[in-house]
Amino acid sequence: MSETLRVREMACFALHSAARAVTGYYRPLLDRLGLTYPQFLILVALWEADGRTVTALGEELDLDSGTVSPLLKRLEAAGLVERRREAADERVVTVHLTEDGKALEKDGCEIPGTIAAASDMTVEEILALRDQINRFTESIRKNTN
Amino acid sequence: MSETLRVREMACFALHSAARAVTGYYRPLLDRLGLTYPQFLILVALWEADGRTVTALGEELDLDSGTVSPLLKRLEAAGLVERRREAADERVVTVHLTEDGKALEKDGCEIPGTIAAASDMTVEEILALRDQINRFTESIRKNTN
DNA sequence: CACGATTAAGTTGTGCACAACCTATATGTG
DNA sequence: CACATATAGGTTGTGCACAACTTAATCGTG
Repeated sequence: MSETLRVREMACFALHSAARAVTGYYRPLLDRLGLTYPQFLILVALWEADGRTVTALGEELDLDSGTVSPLLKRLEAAGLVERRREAADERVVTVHLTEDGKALEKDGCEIPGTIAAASDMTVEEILALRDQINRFTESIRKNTN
Repeated sequence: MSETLRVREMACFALHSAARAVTGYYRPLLDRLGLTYPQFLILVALWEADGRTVTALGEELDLDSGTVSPLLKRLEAAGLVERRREAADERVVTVHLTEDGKALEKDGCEIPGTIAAASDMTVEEILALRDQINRFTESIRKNTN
């Protein structure tokens, strides 16, 4: 570290900037599917396991209900998911893919794999970087008040 | 890669999640200074070189005028910076720290250094991770339409 | 069974990111 | 010099992130 703080030398800025670069890379690809990046993540979670509760989706994506609820509202308005309040526990809402929502999987699941090529890194390097970032994140969350 | 796409296996999600974890870590520290994380980044850039133009700040932080302008407006309202339209070229606005803005450097510049400790990593490991992320970002930006 | 505590989801308000657009000033070419 | 073009900064509108709060349903303990 230097005595003067420089934006470009800050690890936190590198992360911040990288995350925005990735959503920028995804944007034109997802535009074709009519999706934003967070909406895409919700669909990925549902393609893996349909019928999750709102809370479960929030846990999977590290998001609270204040973010997930409006996201789901927009996905429902787009006809990609359906929300059902459960009879067994009326507090719970489960989220289900519509046929249109299911149909997007074929094109959608191709997109993340293109990141490796676009980053001029091998798949192995990307996965190693991912694991390192995940270890970092876990520690940071543990040490956040 | 697996046949089923999983949120937790996606490198892009790892980045997305890490960036939010970092701003979450910063939040309580910056709250004491009355700053948000993007506002803090603007101040860091100005502590390094005061009197930058709006465009120069945007380039430093990879942000366009639609993001920087309102950010500066809030910082000005908080009394931390001042905007001056230049006589030499009236299109240009330079941004200058007020005394209050300068006074925040002492406390502010301590914060980023605490990330290493909070991440249970050495400074060297953090810097290596930062460099790897920056290489990744550069490639991604180069290969974004 | 009653009632306070907890839980699930949603709402409201603020700030950031970004596309699209606008205005004013400056520049360059004929 | 005139006029098309480029540039700097700002505005508007949409969506996400998140804190704080609300509402409704459920749970747990006496």
